[in-house]
Amino acid sequence: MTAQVPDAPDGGHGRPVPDATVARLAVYLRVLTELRWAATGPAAPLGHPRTISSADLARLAGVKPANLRRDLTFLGSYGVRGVGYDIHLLTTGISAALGADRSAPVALVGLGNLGQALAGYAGFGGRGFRIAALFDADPQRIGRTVAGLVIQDIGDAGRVCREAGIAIGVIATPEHAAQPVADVLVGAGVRSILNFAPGVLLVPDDVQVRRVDLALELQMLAFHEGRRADPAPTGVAVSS
Amino acid sequence: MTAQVPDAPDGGHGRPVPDATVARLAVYLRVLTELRWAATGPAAPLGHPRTISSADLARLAGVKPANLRRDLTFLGSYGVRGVGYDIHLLTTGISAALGADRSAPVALVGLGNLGQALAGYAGFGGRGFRIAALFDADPQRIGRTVAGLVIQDIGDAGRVCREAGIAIGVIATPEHAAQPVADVLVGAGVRSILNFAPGVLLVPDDVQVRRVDLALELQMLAFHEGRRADPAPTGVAVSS
DNA sequence: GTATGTGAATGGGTTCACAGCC
DNA sequence: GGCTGTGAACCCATTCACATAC
Repeated sequence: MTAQVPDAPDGGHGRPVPDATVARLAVYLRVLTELRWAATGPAAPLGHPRTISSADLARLAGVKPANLRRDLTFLGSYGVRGVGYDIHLLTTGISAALGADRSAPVALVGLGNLGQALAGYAGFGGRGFRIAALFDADPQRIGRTVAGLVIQDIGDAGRVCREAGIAIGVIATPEHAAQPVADVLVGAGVRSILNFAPGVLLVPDDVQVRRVDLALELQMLAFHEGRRADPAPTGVAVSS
Repeated sequence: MTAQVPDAPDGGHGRPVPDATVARLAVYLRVLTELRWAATGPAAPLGHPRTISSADLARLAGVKPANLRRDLTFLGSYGVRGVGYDIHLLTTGISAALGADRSAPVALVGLGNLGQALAGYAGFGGRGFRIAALFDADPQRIGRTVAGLVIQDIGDAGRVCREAGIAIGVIATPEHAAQPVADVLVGAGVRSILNFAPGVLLVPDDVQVRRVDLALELQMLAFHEGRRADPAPTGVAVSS
Protein backbone atom coordinates (compact mmCIF):
# COMPACT_ATOMS: atom_id res chain seq x y z
CA MET A 1 0.00 0.00 0.00
CA THR A 2 1.15 3.46 -0.85
CA ALA A 3 0.00 6.64 0.78
CA GLN A 4 -2.23 8.41 -1.65
CA VAL A 5 -2.12 12.17 -1.55
CA PRO A 6 -5.37 13.18 -3.17
CA ASP A 7 -4.63 15.97 -5.58
CA ALA A 8 -1.71 18.26 -6.08
CA PRO A 9 -1.68 18.37 -9.83
CA ASP A 10 0.72 21.18 -10.39
CA GLY A 11 4.39 21.65 -9.63
CA GLY A 12 6.14 20.97 -6.38
CA HIS A 13 5.43 18.10 -4.05
CA GLY A 14 2.41 16.00 -3.42
CA ARG A 15 3.10 12.69 -5.11
CA PRO A 16 2.15 9.43 -3.49
CA VAL A 17 5.01 8.41 -1.24
CA PRO A 18 5.96 4.71 -1.37
CA ASP A 19 5.80 2.85 1.89
CA ALA A 20 9.44 1.82 1.68
CA THR A 21 10.40 5.47 1.31
CA VAL A 22 8.38 6.51 4.34
CA ALA A 23 10.27 3.95 6.42
CA ARG A 24 13.61 5.28 5.26
CA LEU A 25 12.59 8.91 5.75
CA ALA A 26 12.02 8.07 9.38
CA VAL A 27 15.55 6.72 9.56
CA TYR A 28 17.01 9.83 7.94
CA LEU A 29 15.09 11.96 10.41
CA ARG A 30 16.55 10.09 13.35
CA VAL A 31 20.08 10.37 12.00
CA LEU A 32 19.66 14.07 11.30
CA THR A 33 18.27 14.69 14.75
CA GLU A 34 21.29 13.01 16.30
CA LEU A 35 23.56 15.06 14.06
CA ARG A 36 21.99 18.34 15.07
CA TRP A 37 22.09 17.30 18.68
CA ALA A 38 25.77 16.48 18.43
CA ALA A 39 26.45 19.80 16.69
CA THR A 40 24.82 21.87 19.41
CA GLY A 41 25.82 19.66 22.33
CA PRO A 42 28.61 20.22 24.80
CA ALA A 43 31.29 18.87 22.50
CA ALA A 44 30.27 20.89 19.49
CA PRO A 45 33.09 20.86 16.96
CA LEU A 46 34.08 24.30 15.79
CA GLY A 47 32.58 25.18 12.47
CA HIS A 48 29.74 22.69 12.63
CA PRO A 49 28.67 21.99 9.06
CA ARG A 50 25.29 23.33 8.05
CA THR A 51 24.95 20.93 5.15
CA ILE A 52 25.39 17.24 4.47
CA SER A 53 25.85 15.35 1.21
CA SER A 54 23.68 12.47 0.09
CA ALA A 55 26.75 10.26 0.23
CA ASP A 56 27.42 11.03 3.90
CA LEU A 57 23.82 10.85 5.05
CA ALA A 58 23.30 7.63 3.12
CA ARG A 59 26.29 6.04 4.83
CA LEU A 60 24.99 7.03 8.24
CA ALA A 61 21.56 5.66 7.42
CA GLY A 62 22.81 2.46 5.83
CA VAL A 63 21.40 2.99 2.33
CA LYS A 64 22.77 3.84 -1.12
CA PRO A 65 23.14 7.52 -2.05
CA ALA A 66 20.99 7.24 -5.16
CA ASN A 67 18.24 5.68 -3.14
CA LEU A 68 18.35 8.51 -0.63
CA ARG A 69 18.23 11.21 -3.30
CA ARG A 70 15.28 9.49 -4.93
CA ASP A 71 13.52 9.38 -1.56
CA LEU A 72 14.07 13.08 -0.96
CA THR A 73 12.61 14.07 -4.31
CA PHE A 74 9.23 13.03 -2.97
CA LEU A 75 9.42 15.99 -0.59
CA GLY A 76 10.53 18.52 -3.17
CA SER A 77 13.93 20.16 -3.46
CA TYR A 78 15.80 20.52 -0.22
CA GLY A 79 19.24 20.17 -1.74
CA VAL A 80 21.67 22.46 -3.50
CA ARG A 81 23.71 21.03 -6.36
CA GLY A 82 27.40 20.98 -5.72
CA VAL A 83 26.84 21.59 -2.02
CA GLY A 84 24.44 19.16 -0.35
CA TYR A 85 21.38 19.40 1.85
CA ASP A 86 20.82 22.10 4.46
CA ILE A 87 20.58 20.07 7.64
CA HIS A 88 18.09 22.28 9.41
CA LEU A 89 15.83 22.67 6.41
CA LEU A 90 15.93 18.98 5.61
CA THR A 91 15.12 18.01 9.17
CA THR A 92 12.15 20.31 9.22
CA GLY A 93 11.00 19.13 5.83
CA ILE A 94 11.11 15.41 6.60
CA SER A 95 9.51 15.97 9.97
CA ALA A 96 6.62 17.83 8.36
CA ALA A 97 6.22 15.28 5.59
CA LEU A 98 6.08 12.42 8.07
CA GLY A 99 3.77 14.29 10.37
CA ALA A 100 6.39 13.73 13.04
CA ASP A 101 5.70 17.19 14.40
CA ARG A 102 2.26 16.11 15.49
CA SER A 103 1.78 13.50 18.18
CA ALA A 104 -1.09 11.15 17.61
CA PRO A 105 -2.31 9.56 20.87
CA VAL A 106 -1.77 5.79 21.01
CA ALA A 107 -3.34 3.17 23.27
CA LEU A 108 -1.10 0.32 24.36
CA VAL A 109 -2.78 -2.89 25.49
CA GLY A 110 -0.90 -5.59 27.38
CA LEU A 111 1.87 -4.66 29.79
CA GLY A 112 3.91 -7.77 30.06
CA ASN A 113 7.58 -7.48 29.25
CA LEU A 114 6.96 -6.54 25.64
CA GLY A 115 4.36 -3.92 26.51
CA GLN A 116 6.62 -2.33 29.08
CA ALA A 117 9.48 -2.32 26.63
CA LEU A 118 7.30 -0.55 24.09
CA ALA A 119 6.06 1.98 26.63
CA GLY A 120 9.64 2.91 27.44
CA TYR A 121 10.97 2.62 23.91
CA ALA A 122 8.48 5.08 22.52
CA GLY A 123 9.06 7.70 25.15
CA PHE A 124 11.08 10.05 22.96
CA GLY A 125 8.55 12.11 21.09
CA GLY A 126 9.21 13.71 17.74
CA ARG A 127 8.16 10.52 16.10
CA GLY A 128 4.59 11.44 15.23
CA PHE A 129 2.89 9.69 18.12
CA ARG A 130 2.80 9.43 21.88
CA ILE A 131 1.64 6.65 24.18
CA ALA A 132 -1.46 8.17 25.77
CA ALA A 133 -3.10 5.27 27.60
CA LEU A 134 -2.15 1.85 28.97
CA PHE A 135 -4.53 -1.09 29.43
CA ASP A 136 -4.30 -4.57 30.83
CA ALA A 137 -6.68 -7.27 32.06
CA ASP A 138 -4.55 -8.43 34.99
CA PRO A 139 -5.75 -6.93 38.30
CA GLN A 140 -2.17 -7.21 39.56
CA ARG A 141 -1.08 -4.74 36.91
CA ILE A 142 -4.03 -2.37 36.85
CA GLY A 143 -3.24 0.77 38.83
CA ARG A 144 0.51 0.45 38.56
CA THR A 145 2.48 3.17 36.82
CA VAL A 146 4.63 2.51 33.76
CA ALA A 147 6.48 5.24 31.89
CA GLY A 148 4.51 7.87 33.72
CA LEU A 149 1.08 6.45 32.96
CA VAL A 150 -1.32 4.48 35.12
CA ILE A 151 -2.37 1.11 33.74
CA GLN A 152 -6.14 1.03 33.33
CA ASP A 153 -8.65 -1.81 33.11
CA ILE A 154 -9.13 -3.08 29.56
CA GLY A 155 -12.84 -2.93 30.32
CA ASP A 156 -12.60 0.86 30.35
CA ALA A 157 -10.70 1.03 27.09
CA GLY A 158 -13.75 1.76 24.96
CA ARG A 159 -14.76 4.79 26.94
CA VAL A 160 -11.24 6.12 27.46
CA CYS A 161 -10.23 5.79 23.82
CA ARG A 162 -13.37 7.50 22.64
CA GLU A 163 -12.97 10.35 25.08
CA ALA A 164 -9.32 10.85 24.25
CA GLY A 165 -9.89 10.54 20.51
CA ILE A 166 -7.42 7.69 20.23
CA ALA A 167 -7.26 6.27 16.71
CA ILE A 168 -4.18 4.04 17.01
CA GLY A 169 -3.83 0.92 19.14
CA VAL A 170 -0.96 -1.43 19.94
CA ILE A 171 -1.67 -5.01 20.95
CA ALA A 172 1.07 -6.61 23.04
CA THR A 173 -1.03 -9.27 24.72
CA PRO A 174 -0.76 -13.06 24.60
CA GLU A 175 -2.17 -14.62 21.46
CA HIS A 176 -5.52 -15.67 22.87
CA ALA A 177 -6.39 -12.15 24.00
CA ALA A 178 -5.51 -10.42 20.76
CA GLN A 179 -8.81 -10.80 18.89
CA PRO A 180 -11.09 -9.68 21.74
CA VAL A 181 -8.84 -6.72 22.40
CA ALA A 182 -8.93 -5.80 18.73
CA ASP A 183 -12.73 -5.92 18.86
CA VAL A 184 -12.76 -3.55 21.82
CA LEU A 185 -10.38 -1.13 20.13
CA VAL A 186 -12.32 -1.12 16.88
CA GLY A 187 -15.52 -0.55 18.80
CA ALA A 188 -13.89 2.46 20.44
CA GLY A 189 -13.09 4.04 17.09
CA VAL A 190 -9.51 2.87 16.65
CA ARG A 191 -8.64 2.77 12.96
CA SER A 192 -5.04 1.55 12.96
CA ILE A 193 -3.64 -1.37 14.94
CA LEU A 194 -0.09 -2.59 15.46
CA ASN A 195 -0.28 -6.24 16.43
CA PHE A 196 2.57 -8.07 18.14
CA ALA A 197 0.59 -11.23 18.83
CA PRO A 198 0.89 -14.14 16.38
CA GLY A 199 -2.09 -14.88 14.17
CA VAL A 200 -4.29 -12.86 11.87
CA LEU A 201 -6.76 -10.36 13.30
CA LEU A 202 -10.25 -10.10 11.85
CA VAL A 203 -11.24 -6.44 11.57
CA PRO A 204 -13.45 -4.31 9.30
CA ASP A 205 -11.95 -3.36 5.95
CA ASP A 206 -11.43 0.25 6.92
CA VAL A 207 -9.22 -0.66 9.87
CA GLN A 208 -5.55 -1.00 9.05
CA VAL A 209 -3.55 -3.72 10.78
CA ARG A 210 0.22 -3.99 10.82
CA ARG A 211 1.69 -7.17 12.20
CA VAL A 212 5.10 -7.65 13.79
CA ASP A 213 6.26 -11.18 14.52
CA LEU A 214 9.43 -11.03 16.58
CA ALA A 215 10.08 -14.75 16.32
CA LEU A 216 9.70 -14.52 12.55
CA GLU A 217 12.65 -12.17 12.28
CA LEU A 218 14.77 -14.64 14.16
CA GLN A 219 13.46 -17.51 12.12
CA MET A 220 14.50 -15.79 8.91
CA LEU A 221 17.95 -15.12 10.29
CA ALA A 222 18.26 -18.78 11.25
CA PHE A 223 17.11 -19.80 7.79
CA HIS A 224 19.78 -17.77 6.05
CA GLU A 225 22.39 -18.92 8.50
CA GLY A 226 21.41 -22.53 7.89
CA ARG A 227 21.72 -22.08 4.15
CA ARG A 228 25.18 -20.67 4.58
CA ALA A 229 26.38 -23.56 6.68
CA ASP A 230 24.71 -26.36 4.75
CA PRO A 231 24.12 -26.15 1.02
CA ALA A 232 21.87 -29.21 0.92
CA PRO A 233 18.28 -27.99 0.71
CA THR A 234 16.01 -30.70 2.05
CA GLY A 235 18.14 -31.09 5.06
CA VAL A 236 19.37 -34.55 5.81
CA ALA A 237 21.98 -33.96 8.45
CA VAL A 238 25.37 -34.18 6.89
CA SER A 239 28.53 -35.21 8.68
CA SER A 240 29.92 -32.66 11.05
CA MET B 1 19.24 -11.08 -0.83
CA THR B 2 17.87 -14.37 -1.97
CA ALA B 3 18.91 -17.73 -0.66
CA GLN B 4 20.92 -19.50 -3.28
CA VAL B 5 20.63 -23.24 -3.40
CA PRO B 6 23.72 -24.29 -5.27
CA ASP B 7 22.88 -27.28 -7.41
CA ALA B 8 19.93 -29.59 -7.67
CA PRO B 9 19.91 -29.98 -11.41
CA ASP B 10 17.33 -32.67 -11.82
CA GLY B 11 13.71 -33.02 -10.66
CA GLY B 12 12.34 -31.56 -7.51
CA HIS B 13 13.24 -28.34 -5.78
CA GLY B 14 16.33 -26.24 -5.64
CA ARG B 15 15.52 -22.78 -6.98
CA PRO B 16 16.52 -19.64 -5.12
CA VAL B 17 13.73 -18.79 -2.71
CA PRO B 18 12.79 -15.10 -2.48
CA ASP B 19 13.04 -13.53 0.93
CA ALA B 20 9.43 -12.47 0.91
CA THR B 21 8.43 -16.06 0.23
CA VAL B 22 10.51 -17.38 3.11
CA ALA B 23 8.69 -15.03 5.47
CA ARG B 24 5.31 -16.22 4.27
CA LEU B 25 6.33 -19.88 4.39
CA ALA B 26 6.97 -19.39 8.08
CA VAL B 27 3.46 -18.04 8.48
CA TYR B 28 1.95 -20.98 6.61
CA LEU B 29 3.91 -23.34 8.81
CA ARG B 30 2.54 -21.75 11.95
CA VAL B 31 -1.03 -21.88 10.66
CA LEU B 32 -0.65 -25.51 9.60
CA THR B 33 0.80 -26.47 12.95
CA GLU B 34 -2.15 -24.91 14.72
CA LEU B 35 -4.48 -26.74 12.34
CA ARG B 36 -2.92 -30.10 13.03
CA TRP B 37 -2.97 -29.40 16.71
CA ALA B 38 -6.64 -28.53 16.59
CA ALA B 39 -7.38 -31.66 14.59
CA THR B 40 -5.77 -33.98 17.10
CA GLY B 41 -6.67 -32.01 20.20
CA PRO B 42 -9.47 -32.68 22.66
CA ALA B 43 -12.16 -31.07 20.52
CA ALA B 44 -11.22 -32.87 17.33
CA PRO B 45 -14.07 -32.53 14.84
CA LEU B 46 -15.21 -35.83 13.38
CA GLY B 47 -13.71 -36.53 10.01
CA HIS B 48 -10.83 -34.09 10.32
CA PRO B 49 -9.80 -33.11 6.81
CA ARG B 50 -6.46 -34.39 5.63
CA THR B 51 -6.15 -31.74 2.97
CA ILE B 52 -6.57 -27.99 2.63
CA SER B 53 -7.08 -25.80 -0.42
CA SER B 54 -4.93 -22.84 -1.32
CA ALA B 55 -7.98 -20.62 -0.89
CA ASP B 56 -8.56 -21.74 2.70
CA LEU B 57 -4.95 -21.69 3.78
CA ALA B 58 -4.44 -18.31 2.15
CA ARG B 59 -7.37 -16.86 4.08
CA LEU B 60 -6.01 -18.20 7.36
CA ALA B 61 -2.59 -16.76 6.59
CA GLY B 62 -3.86 -13.43 5.34
CA VAL B 63 -2.52 -13.63 1.77
CA LYS B 64 -3.99 -14.13 -1.71
CA PRO B 65 -4.41 -17.69 -2.97
CA ALA B 66 -2.33 -17.14 -6.09
CA ASN B 67 0.50 -15.81 -4.00
CA LEU B 68 0.40 -18.86 -1.77
CA ARG B 69 0.42 -21.29 -4.69
CA ARG B 70 3.37 -19.44 -6.20
CA ASP B 71 5.20 -19.66 -2.89
CA LEU B 72 4.64 -23.40 -2.63
CA THR B 73 6.01 -24.09 -6.09
CA PHE B 74 9.43 -23.21 -4.73
CA LEU B 75 9.27 -26.36 -2.62
CA GLY B 76 8.10 -28.65 -5.40
CA SER B 77 4.69 -30.25 -5.80
CA TYR B 78 2.90 -30.88 -2.55
CA GLY B 79 -0.60 -30.36 -3.97
CA VAL B 80 -3.08 -32.47 -5.88
CA ARG B 81 -5.16 -30.75 -8.56
CA GLY B 82 -8.83 -30.71 -7.82
CA VAL B 83 -8.19 -31.67 -4.20
CA GLY B 84 -5.73 -29.44 -2.36
CA TYR B 85 -2.62 -29.91 -0.27
CA ASP B 86 -2.02 -32.84 2.06
CA ILE B 87 -1.70 -31.13 5.41
CA HIS B 88 0.82 -33.50 6.92
CA LEU B 89 3.00 -33.63 3.83
CA LEU B 90 2.91 -29.88 3.40
CA THR B 91 3.81 -29.24 7.02
CA THR B 92 6.78 -31.57 6.78
CA GLY B 93 7.83 -30.06 3.48
CA ILE B 94 7.77 -26.45 4.60
CA SER B 95 9.46 -27.34 7.87
CA ALA B 96 12.29 -29.04 6.02
CA ALA B 97 12.64 -26.24 3.49
CA LEU B 98 12.87 -23.63 6.21
CA GLY B 99 15.21 -25.72 8.28
CA ALA B 100 12.68 -25.38 11.06
CA ASP B 101 13.38 -28.96 12.08
CA ARG B 102 16.85 -27.97 13.18
CA SER B 103 17.43 -25.60 16.06
CA ALA B 104 20.31 -23.21 15.65
CA PRO B 105 21.63 -21.93 18.96
CA VAL B 106 21.10 -18.20 19.51
CA ALA B 107 22.76 -15.80 21.96
CA LEU B 108 20.54 -13.07 23.39
CA VAL B 109 22.26 -9.98 24.78
CA GLY B 110 20.43 -7.49 26.98
CA LEU B 111 17.74 -8.66 29.36
CA GLY B 112 15.71 -5.58 29.99
CA ASN B 113 12.02 -5.78 29.26
CA LEU B 114 12.54 -6.38 25.57
CA GLY B 115 15.14 -9.07 26.09
CA GLN B 116 12.97 -10.90 28.59
CA ALA B 117 10.03 -10.68 26.22
CA LEU B 118 12.14 -12.20 23.46
CA ALA B 119 13.44 -14.95 25.70
CA GLY B 120 9.89 -15.97 26.52
CA TYR B 121 8.47 -15.34 23.07
CA ALA B 122 10.92 -17.63 21.39
CA GLY B 123 10.35 -20.53 23.73
CA PHE B 124 8.29 -22.62 21.31
CA GLY B 125 10.76 -24.54 19.23
CA GLY B 126 9.99 -25.81 15.76
CA ARG B 127 11.04 -22.46 14.42
CA GLY B 128 14.57 -23.28 13.40
CA PHE B 129 16.34 -21.80 16.39
CA ARG B 130 16.56 -21.90 20.17
CA ILE B 131 17.78 -19.36 22.67
CA ALA B 132 20.93 -21.02 24.00
CA ALA B 133 22.62 -18.31 26.06
CA LEU B 134 21.73 -15.03 27.79
CA PHE B 135 24.12 -12.15 28.44
CA ASP B 136 23.93 -8.81 30.20
CA ALA B 137 26.34 -6.24 31.61
CA ASP B 138 24.30 -5.37 34.70
CA PRO B 139 25.61 -7.18 37.82
CA GLN B 140 22.06 -7.03 39.20
CA ARG B 141 20.89 -9.24 36.37
CA ILE B 142 23.84 -11.59 35.98
CA GLY B 143 23.10 -14.90 37.69
CA ARG B 144 19.35 -14.55 37.55
CA THR B 145 17.33 -17.11 35.60
CA VAL B 146 15.08 -16.17 32.69
CA ALA B 147 13.16 -18.70 30.63
CA GLY B 148 15.20 -21.50 32.15
CA LEU B 149 18.60 -20.01 31.42
CA VAL B 150 21.05 -18.24 33.69
CA ILE B 151 22.09 -14.75 32.61
CA GLN B 152 25.85 -14.63 32.08
CA ASP B 153 28.34 -11.79 32.07
CA ILE B 154 28.73 -10.16 28.66
CA GLY B 155 32.46 -10.38 29.28
CA ASP B 156 32.21 -14.16 28.96
CA ALA B 157 30.21 -14.02 25.75
CA GLY B 158 33.19 -14.52 23.48
CA ARG B 159 34.27 -17.74 25.13
CA VAL B 160 30.76 -19.12 25.61
CA CYS B 161 29.64 -18.44 22.05
CA ARG B 162 32.76 -20.01 20.62
CA GLU B 163 32.44 -23.09 22.80
CA ALA B 164 28.75 -23.52 22.02
CA GLY B 165 29.22 -22.85 18.32
CA ILE B 166 26.73 -20.01 18.38
CA ALA B 167 26.47 -18.26 15.02
CA ILE B 168 23.41 -16.08 15.64
CA GLY B 169 23.11 -13.17 18.06
CA VAL B 170 20.29 -10.92 19.18
CA ILE B 171 21.02 -7.44 20.50
CA ALA B 172 18.34 -6.05 22.80
CA THR B 173 20.49 -3.57 24.68
CA PRO B 174 20.23 0.23 24.93
CA GLU B 175 21.56 2.08 21.92
CA HIS B 176 24.95 3.00 23.31
CA ALA B 177 25.83 -0.62 24.08
CA ALA B 178 24.85 -2.04 20.70
CA GLN B 179 28.10 -1.47 18.79
CA PRO B 180 30.48 -2.85 21.44
CA VAL B 181 28.22 -5.86 21.88
CA ALA B 182 28.22 -6.43 18.14
CA ASP B 183 32.02 -6.32 18.17
CA VAL B 184 32.15 -8.94 20.88
CA LEU B 185 29.71 -11.20 19.05
CA VAL B 186 31.53 -10.90 15.74
CA GLY B 187 34.78 -11.65 17.52
CA ALA B 188 33.21 -14.79 18.90
CA GLY B 189 32.30 -16.05 15.45
CA VAL B 190 28.73 -14.86 15.23
CA ARG B 191 27.75 -14.40 11.58
CA SER B 192 24.15 -13.20 11.82
CA ILE B 193 22.80 -10.48 14.10
CA LEU B 194 19.28 -9.33 14.84
CA ASN B 195 19.51 -5.78 16.17
CA PHE B 196 16.70 -4.14 18.13
CA ALA B 197 18.69 -1.05 19.04
CA PRO B 198 18.34 2.08 16.91
CA GLY B 199 21.24 3.03 14.71
CA VAL B 200 23.39 1.27 12.16
CA LEU B 201 25.90 -1.38 13.25
CA LEU B 202 29.33 -1.49 11.68
CA VAL B 203 30.30 -5.10 10.99
CA PRO B 204 32.45 -6.99 8.49
CA ASP B 205 30.83 -7.62 5.11
CA ASP B 206 30.35 -11.30 5.73
CA VAL B 207 28.23 -10.68 8.83
CA GLN B 208 24.54 -10.28 8.15
CA VAL B 209 22.61 -7.73 10.20
CA ARG B 210 18.84 -7.49 10.38
CA ARG B 211 17.41 -4.46 12.11
CA VAL B 212 14.05 -4.14 13.83
CA ASP B 213 12.93 -0.70 14.98
CA LEU B 214 9.81 -1.06 17.08
CA ALA B 215 9.15 2.68 17.21
CA LEU B 216 9.45 2.81 13.43
CA GLU B 217 6.50 0.49 13.02
CA LEU B 218 4.41 2.77 15.19
CA GLN B 219 5.66 5.82 13.37
CA MET B 220 4.53 4.40 10.05
CA LEU B 221 1.13 3.60 11.45
CA ALA B 222 0.85 7.15 12.76
CA PHE B 223 1.91 8.48 9.37
CA HIS B 224 -0.80 6.63 7.55
CA GLU B 225 -3.35 7.56 10.15
CA GLY B 226 -2.37 11.20 9.80
CA ARG B 227 -2.77 11.06 6.06
CA ARG B 228 -6.25 9.66 6.47
CA ALA B 229 -7.33 12.42 8.82
CA ASP B 230 -5.67 15.32 7.04
CA PRO B 231 -5.36 15.32 3.26
CA ALA B 232 -3.04 18.34 3.18
CA PRO B 233 0.32 16.89 2.20
CA THR B 234 3.57 18.70 2.73
CA GLY B 235 2.80 21.30 5.32
CA VAL B 236 6.00 23.25 4.96
CA ALA B 237 4.64 25.60 7.54
CA VAL B 238 8.00 27.09 8.25
CA SER B 239 9.93 29.59 6.20
CA SER B 240 12.08 31.36 8.74
C1' DG C 1 35.01 20.44 -9.59
C1' DT C 2 31.24 18.73 -6.92
C1' DA C 3 26.85 17.00 -5.73
C1' DT C 4 21.88 17.05 -6.77
C1' DG C 5 17.80 15.55 -9.50
C1' DT C 6 15.98 12.35 -12.74
C1' DG C 7 15.04 9.57 -17.23
C1' DA C 8 15.92 5.01 -18.26
C1' DA C 9 17.14 0.35 -17.35
C1' DT C 10 16.96 -3.37 -14.30
C1' DG C 11 15.25 -6.55 -11.06
C1' DG C 12 11.79 -8.63 -7.80
C1' DG C 13 7.46 -9.77 -6.42
C1' DT C 14 2.48 -9.98 -7.08
C1' DT C 15 -1.55 -10.87 -9.59
C1' DC C 16 -4.11 -12.50 -13.47
C1' DA C 17 -5.91 -15.94 -16.19
C1' DC C 18 -5.92 -20.27 -17.96
C1' DA C 19 -3.98 -24.81 -19.20
C1' DG C 20 -3.54 -29.24 -17.05
C1' DC C 21 -4.92 -32.76 -13.97
C1' DC C 22 -7.89 -35.11 -10.58
C1' DG D 1 -16.77 -29.48 -11.47
C1' DG D 2 -12.78 -28.14 -8.58
C1' DC D 3 -8.18 -26.87 -7.66
C1' DT D 4 -3.33 -26.72 -8.62
C1' DG D 5 0.68 -25.06 -11.26
C1' DT D 6 2.53 -21.49 -14.17
C1' DG D 7 3.41 -18.36 -18.33
C1' DA D 8 2.72 -13.61 -18.90
C1' DA D 9 1.53 -9.08 -17.58
C1' DC D 10 1.80 -5.78 -14.24
C1' DC D 11 3.44 -2.96 -10.59
C1' DC D 12 6.69 -1.23 -7.41
C1' DA D 13 11.29 -0.24 -6.03
C1' DT D 14 16.23 0.12 -6.70
C1' DT D 15 20.14 1.36 -9.29
C1' DC D 16 22.72 3.41 -12.94
C1' DA D 17 24.40 7.20 -15.43
C1' DC D 18 24.33 11.72 -16.79
C1' DA D 19 22.37 16.30 -17.60
C1' DT D 20 21.93 20.20 -14.60
C1' DA D 21 23.13 23.58 -11.38
C1' DC D 22 26.19 25.72 -8.07
